[in-house]
This record gives sequence, structure tokens and C-alpha cells, in this order.
Amino acid sequence: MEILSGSCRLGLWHVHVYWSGNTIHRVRFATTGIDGDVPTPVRQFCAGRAVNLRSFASVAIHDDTPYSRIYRAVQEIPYGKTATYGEIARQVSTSPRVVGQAMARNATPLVIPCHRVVAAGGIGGFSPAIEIKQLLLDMERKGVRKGRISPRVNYYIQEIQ
DNA sequence: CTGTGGTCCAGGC
DNA sequence: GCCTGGACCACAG
Repeated sequence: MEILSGSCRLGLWHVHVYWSGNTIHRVRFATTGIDGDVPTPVRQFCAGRAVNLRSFASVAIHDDTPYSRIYRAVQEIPYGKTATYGEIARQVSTSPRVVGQAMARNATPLVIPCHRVVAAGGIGGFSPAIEIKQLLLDMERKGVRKGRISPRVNYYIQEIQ
């Protein structure tokens, strides 16, 4: 199947999405946009709506490698909630550092919501920029109630743009 | 607060 | 094969 691509905005950043049908092949963050659309739920999610992206299939959980088990566990974290590296590690019987490695190599962030995996004593890491993780967590915390972004977070997004 | 040992996979050699 | 380095954690001083 042909792979489509496009981008939408998320705060300062552009989200590039590569997909075909219901399968997301790659998601990445960049400072510039590309031509083309992204699937509607992804655009809504980036705009702060409490959209569940679990209905998409990610190439990351297709096989049965150690990482794919981690990705499946991470995908179960509901919108607005977080889990720690250690909690995920215990769920799939591995170590917290391995969970960190899996998150760092996640080919489809947002679809595999690695931003919801935080350190026991802090936010943890995120590439390419920790601000993205912070923004996503803020958006989900504020947006979880009405299913849309609050004026306060909206202000924050405009602030950093 | 700051070590430090445990953990386990990937990547470089 | 061996070595090293992580988006970490718990526990000792």
C-alpha cells in the first residue's frame, strides 16, 4: 500500500506522520513542516483534543521483540495518565533502563504514547526536545476533562510560538 | 544530598 | 565475543 505523508503543528514544532491505511509507519518532530495531511485523529490530538490514538496500528508493535512488548504496555496508558519507567518494566519483566531505551527508539511517538512514561522522581527524557513532552503532558492534564484544550493551555501554546 | 550496584539490550569494536 | 553506555531505580551513608 502507498505510504502517505504530511504534517501538522504542535506548539513550536511540526509533527511529520507517515502512514498507510490504519497503520502508522513513523512519527517524528521537526522544526519545519512538509506537504500533505495527517490522519484527522492525529490532527485533533495535536490540537489538544482528548483523542484516543489506540485505534491506529503502529509498526513498532507488529513483531514480538522485547521492545514490542514494552510498546504494547505503554499503549495501554490512558489519555491524561502517566506511568513510570519502573512500573512498565515490572509489567513486562525487564529493567527500567531497557524501557528508557525502547522509548528513545520509539518510531511512532503519540501513537505509542511514550510521553506518558515518566521517571519516578521527575519527567524523564524526550527527544528531540523535552519541551514537547512537557507540552503534551500539560495538554492532556488540562484537556482530559472536557475533551478539549483549556484556555490556559491554549495561552501557553501561543506563548511559546 | 551524593554514591553505588543492579539491570539488560544495542551498538561499536 | 567483550565493553560501554543509557529518556532508570532503590538503598545505603
